[in-house]
Amino acid sequence: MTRVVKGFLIDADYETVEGKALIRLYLRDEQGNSFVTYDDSFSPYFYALPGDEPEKVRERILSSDEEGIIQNIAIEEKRFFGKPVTALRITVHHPQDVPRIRERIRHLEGVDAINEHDILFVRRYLIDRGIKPLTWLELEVEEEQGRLFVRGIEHIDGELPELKVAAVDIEVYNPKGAPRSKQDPIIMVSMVTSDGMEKVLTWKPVEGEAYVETLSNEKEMLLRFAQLVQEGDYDVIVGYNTDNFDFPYIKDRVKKLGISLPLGRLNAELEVSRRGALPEARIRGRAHVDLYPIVRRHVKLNSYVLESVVEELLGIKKEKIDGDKLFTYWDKGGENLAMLARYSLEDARVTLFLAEKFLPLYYELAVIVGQSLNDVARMTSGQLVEWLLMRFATPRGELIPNHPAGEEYAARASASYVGGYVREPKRGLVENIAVFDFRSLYPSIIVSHNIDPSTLIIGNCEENRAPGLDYCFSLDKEGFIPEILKGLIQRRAEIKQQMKQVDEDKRRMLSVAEKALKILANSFYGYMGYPRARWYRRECAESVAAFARMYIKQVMRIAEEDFKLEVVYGDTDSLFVVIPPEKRELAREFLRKVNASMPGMIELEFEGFYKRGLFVTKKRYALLSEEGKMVVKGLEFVRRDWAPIARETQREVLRILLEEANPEKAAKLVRDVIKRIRERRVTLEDITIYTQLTKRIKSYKSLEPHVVAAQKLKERGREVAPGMIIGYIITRGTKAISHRALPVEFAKLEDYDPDYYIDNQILPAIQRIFEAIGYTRDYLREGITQTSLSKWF
DNA sequence: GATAGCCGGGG
DNA sequence: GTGTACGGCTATC
Repeated sequence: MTRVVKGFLIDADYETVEGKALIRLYLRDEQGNSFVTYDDSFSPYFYALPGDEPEKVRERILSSDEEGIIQNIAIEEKRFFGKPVTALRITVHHPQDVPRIRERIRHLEGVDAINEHDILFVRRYLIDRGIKPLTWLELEVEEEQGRLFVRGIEHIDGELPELKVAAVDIEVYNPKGAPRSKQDPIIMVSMVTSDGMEKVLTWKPVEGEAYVETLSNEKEMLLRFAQLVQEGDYDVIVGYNTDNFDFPYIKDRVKKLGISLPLGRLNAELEVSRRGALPEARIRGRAHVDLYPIVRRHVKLNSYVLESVVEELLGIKKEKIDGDKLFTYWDKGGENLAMLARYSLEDARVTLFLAEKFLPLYYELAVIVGQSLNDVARMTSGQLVEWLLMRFATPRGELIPNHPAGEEYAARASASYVGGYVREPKRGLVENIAVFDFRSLYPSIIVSHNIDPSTLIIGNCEENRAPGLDYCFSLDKEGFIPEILKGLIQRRAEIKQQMKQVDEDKRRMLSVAEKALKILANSFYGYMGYPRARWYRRECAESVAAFARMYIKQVMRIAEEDFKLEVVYGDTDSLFVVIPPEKRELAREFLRKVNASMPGMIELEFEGFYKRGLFVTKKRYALLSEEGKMVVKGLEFVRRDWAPIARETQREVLRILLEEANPEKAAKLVRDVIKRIRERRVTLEDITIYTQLTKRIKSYKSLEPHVVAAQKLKERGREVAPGMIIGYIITRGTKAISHRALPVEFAKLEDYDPDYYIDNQILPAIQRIFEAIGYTRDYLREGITQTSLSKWF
């Protein structure tokens, strides 16, 4: 007896039953209850390419299978990079059978290659069944032994339900600096959830904090945590650096305590596995999303510590408890412990805010790419493109190419080609700048010129040829990649149209979908040039860049020759021209003329007018918008191992130049700073450089300044451990700079070396800027020599 | 200027 | 688990 149920797909995995893989789909129904269905109808398979004797090779493979691993071998007509091939589809009983037999088959006589032998079983299932996570499914199910077995499955339309999200953060006892999971217990677990729960679990009494629940010990605290996760039945668990820290640490403690911690649906244990150099935590049936790599992927910041991230992205100022001192809050107890609890709760709170900001984008990506939220949250843009391509390949009969291995990869990685065209900027200050850029230039080129591995013709060609290269792209048949990319671009355009006609709420949702499509579309060019890509083709990426150079140069020529506009800069898909306020209508005319000459979907757009710009070198410039906002590219000293005084001086110099166009005033500012440094009229904080000690002092090969400073801390009896941020100044002396680093704790104002701060901090930070406006380093320095001091002060 | 090696977040 | 990151920066030649 079958019946039909509706479910919203959250996650999928498989279990092994009697040697066979059984797919489990974790769903949520319309009432918000989670349930699981099982699918035993899908078997693992991969392909062997048999050259011209498929029948013979098929028999050879079957007779080599003494253990009876192979279920059957079917002969299929497929396409490989658009060309017809005969392939043997080898079906086995269990996913792990594939690695057991593939090497033997690969090396059998008559087998040219094996393909699709490394595609994870659940991902393959989602692709082959044409179903997508975070969408509604209609499932025909049959109940057997209390389990719902899937007999039919179909995608249906429906709104995204409110997913239940829990943000998690732990605090750890760390008397030796870096916590050691074998000795140091977890002292707090904080949870803040989308359904309004705010809780800090701990095992010491905390006064006056109602959200704190005190358990009898670490073990009881962890078990209570699992209980809360099960009761709330969260779809998504988020954290900050939880893949790398919180969950591996919890796992270690769970092992040490000899308990089991059922965090997943179906009471699955927390699992931690390795993913390259990094660990990855899996909570089955839910999505575990670590926001740290996601923030890194989407926002360029100088630091990704949670405090600076939430300040930058959410405008929330939040105190940081010094990691080294954390354990003392626990030891002291009382108000200190209450403070720690508040801090821990706040961490979980802001993590949930970050999730609210980023999860909608990843919900969209999961649906478009068609893989689970858990997996998509860990994919780079290249992987997103690849899984999207794989989903399209299968129903089109396209064989999925292999990842490169060994020499093939090395050859790809070392191959380079010419990228975007960057016009040498007109150095110095420039007034009245209009900026134009091409809308999605690279994706447009791929579609307009049908750039695809299957359409590529090398040498002896004329039609649709990449400028300056021996590569053409056949226009007879649309390529696989342009076809998919065109679909993305068209859907994005449709969504942008829809956005004009809907209310604010709907518009916000659509704008996230639009952004997801943009991210994917813009990743195709990089994908084709990415050495690990299955559909890698250097010639394609190279050709896209060549077409782009042609178009941007063409536009610059139109600006200069037809409109007599001065082009002061341009990079890849943008150009900066001088248009005085009284001639602004030229911008529109220029756009019209340019776009009339552009083929296909390639289109130049107006980006904005700027009052003033300062151009230093290629990719290093600053603009002042009409609203008075400073836009700085490539000049910012974003690293924390610059003294604050150097960063502040640079910023102030840029401000004076852009807002007041007064180089002399800026130069005077620099000389003032230099003078203050010489006369020691600065604070220690102004000149302190901070660098993190990331490992034990002994494991450093080269003695960097912060390592030397850490050594000195240790010599004077201070506790030094990996993870500490070392603050130091550079003192006078003749030894190498590194050896003159002194921990700021021991430093007095008379210790620092003015010449170091002037020559290695202040001047490098501003030198290039001044050179661009014709000032030499010496000119700036002159003011500080004895003879010329009187000249300036 | 190339290239090998290190590093991030978390406590 | 049909698996093994990555991109940016620094030191050093």
